[in-house]
Amino acid sequence: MFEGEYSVSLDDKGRVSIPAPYREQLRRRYDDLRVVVCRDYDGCVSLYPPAEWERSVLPEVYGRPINDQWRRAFESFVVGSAVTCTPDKQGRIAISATLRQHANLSKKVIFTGGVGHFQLWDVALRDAKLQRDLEILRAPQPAPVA
Amino acid sequence: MFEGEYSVSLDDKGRVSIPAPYREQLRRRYDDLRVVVCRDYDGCVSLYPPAEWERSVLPEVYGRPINDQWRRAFESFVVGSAVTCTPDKQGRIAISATLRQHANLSKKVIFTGGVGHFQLWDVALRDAKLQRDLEILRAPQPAPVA
DNA sequence: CCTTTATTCCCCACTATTCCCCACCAACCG
DNA sequence: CGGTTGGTGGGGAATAGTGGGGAATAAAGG
Repeated sequence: MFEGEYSVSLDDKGRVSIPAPYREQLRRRYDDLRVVVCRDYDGCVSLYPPAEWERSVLPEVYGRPINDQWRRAFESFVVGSAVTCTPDKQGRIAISATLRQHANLSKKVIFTGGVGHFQLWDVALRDAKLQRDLEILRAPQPAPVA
Repeated sequence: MFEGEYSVSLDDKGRVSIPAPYREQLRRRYDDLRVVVCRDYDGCVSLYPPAEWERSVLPEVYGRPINDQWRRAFESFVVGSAVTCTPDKQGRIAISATLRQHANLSKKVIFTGGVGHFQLWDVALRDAKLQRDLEILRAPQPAPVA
C-alpha cells in the first residue's frame, strides 16, 4: 500500500523525486528501491516495485493465449513501454520523453498512491479523473457485495 | 462510536487538534492513536482508526472485481488519497494541502462524530449537508431493511 | 579508427517544508 | 481562587525537494 498524494516537479532533465513515504515503503516492504515504470491506459504513468510487477502484472499476460487480442494490446502498450529504474542518490528517477509525452507531463505533476503500485499524473488530467470518479461514486449505490 | 461535534481551528501550518473525546475513544477502544485520513465524496475529509479502515473500508474495494467501475473510482478517489497519521504530542495532525483544498477547509472547521469514524468539515459545507440530510429524513420512509 | 558532440548519470549545494518540542492562554472543575 | 486539562501558536532542528555543474558514457561524423 502506497499512501497519499504528493505534488512534485519534473525538472528540465525529466527527473522527478519519488516521494519519501513511497521510498520508505519500497525499502521496508520490498527491500528494493527500483521501480518498473510504464505506460498506463488511464493516461498516466504507472510505477511498480519489480516484485509486484512480476506478481500481478505479468500473469495478466502469461495467463492468456498468445493470440488473445487483449493480451497482444496489453503486451504492446504496457509491457512494451516498461523500464526498470533505480533512483539516484536524491531519490529521483528520469522519465523518458516518450512516457512524458504519453501522460502529458509538464513541470507540475502528481503522484497518487495505490495498492501495490503508484501513479504519476499531469495535474489537469488528474483533476479530470477525480471529477469522473466523483460522478461514479455519487451515483445511486450499486448492488451490495455478494 | 465517536460522539459529538466540535469546532476547532486549522492553524497556518495546516494542523488541527483532534478533539479530546475522540482521542480518548481512540486510546481506549482501539489502543492506537493513529488515524487514516482520506478524501470523502461528500466533500469533507474522513478519519478512521486503522483497524476500522481495514475492517470496513478496504473490504468494499476487495469485495468487488478489479474491473468494477465503482471499485476503480473508489480506489482512485478515496484510497488513493489516504494517509496514516500519528498525532503529535498535543494531539494534532497535519492535513495536506490537497485534502484542505478538496474539503474547502479554512481556519474554522468542524469535527463530526460517527460510527467507527469521524469527519472534518468546512462550516458552510457542513450546514449545507445538514440541510440535505433534513430533506432526506423528512421524505417518505424507504422500505425497511430485509 | 579517432575525434567531436550529445546525452546520461552522479554528486554537491541551496531552499523549502515538515516535524517535534516548548510555552502560552482559556476554559472548566474542585 | 488555584489547579488541571485542552486548544493554539510559534521557534528550531532535521529532512525532503530542487536545481545545476561536471565526469563518464554513448553516439555521430570525419
